[in-house]
Amino acid sequence: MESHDLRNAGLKVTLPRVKILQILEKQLNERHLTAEKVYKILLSENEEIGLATVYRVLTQFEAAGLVTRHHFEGGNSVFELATADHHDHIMCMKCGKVDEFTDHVIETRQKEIADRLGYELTDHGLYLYGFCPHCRKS
Amino acid sequence: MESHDLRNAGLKVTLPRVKILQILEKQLNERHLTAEKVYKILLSENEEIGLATVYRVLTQFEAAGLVTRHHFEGGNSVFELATADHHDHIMCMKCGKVDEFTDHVIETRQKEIADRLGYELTDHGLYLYGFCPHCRKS
DNA sequence: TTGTTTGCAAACAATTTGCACCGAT
DNA sequence: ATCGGTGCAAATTGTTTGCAAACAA
Repeated sequence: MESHDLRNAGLKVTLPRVKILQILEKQLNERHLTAEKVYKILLSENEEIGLATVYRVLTQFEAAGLVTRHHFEGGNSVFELATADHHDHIMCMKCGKVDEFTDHVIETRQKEIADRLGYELTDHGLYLYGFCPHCRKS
Repeated sequence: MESHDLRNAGLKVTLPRVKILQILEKQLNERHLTAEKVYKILLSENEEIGLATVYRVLTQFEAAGLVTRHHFEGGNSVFELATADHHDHIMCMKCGKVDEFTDHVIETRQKEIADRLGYELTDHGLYLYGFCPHCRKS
């Protein structure tokens, strides 16, 4: 039951929030969705939820730590269900596919660079762009 | 003379283009400017150049490889004069200061990750966010 | 009931574009 | 003279907000 997660996050349990959370959980692969896409899925399920609400709910989810927002190059914001582990992203320039990965060497290195430059690191984003296995061939 | 660079890039030599290129070259430190900022500098130099033109020219410069466009988290696009070497960025969340760095370990590692996932890497962006030496104290 | 949340339409900010005029070659 | 370049204002796009109605607790 996602009502639990919502209440846990200090959010009142409402239909839009439950529905949107379900949609995010339903995406086994393709975990990265734009607000627009979430909205379209809602429409396709005959839900009467406005796009503005989708944005509001996703923003609240982000504040609550339930989802993470990303700004991929050139595009709009995409949202993904938050996970315990930190990970970075690699995206296909042709089909938009997104894969995730974690690399401890890079993580450590980032910290060292920040230290060397005297920065107190709070966040970081690493995005690789290219052509995925499938799109390379064609 | 930047007229040379322009002609070289296949761009006709016009006042707005020369002026904007000069402004970019003038920024010794603070090499990263938004279109808006370039526009304001132009105004402060009493140039009659529209904001739309600034965007158009910067986009052309990008296409010509003269400048690089970045999308920092949350903010607008920033442009910097292209350099021979590749580098990444670390930005202060408080004052907006941007520092550049290069790290070969990370570069190599990125390539390896892409290979492992079967991607043909075309581009990448690494952005670190934190508090700069100056802003940490206050 | 009572403070939240939603839907809709209007507001916004950043960026792009249409078009008549201007300017470089 | 020609054709691309520019200014301005209007259009687009992605996202946010104001407000009255609907809703969860």
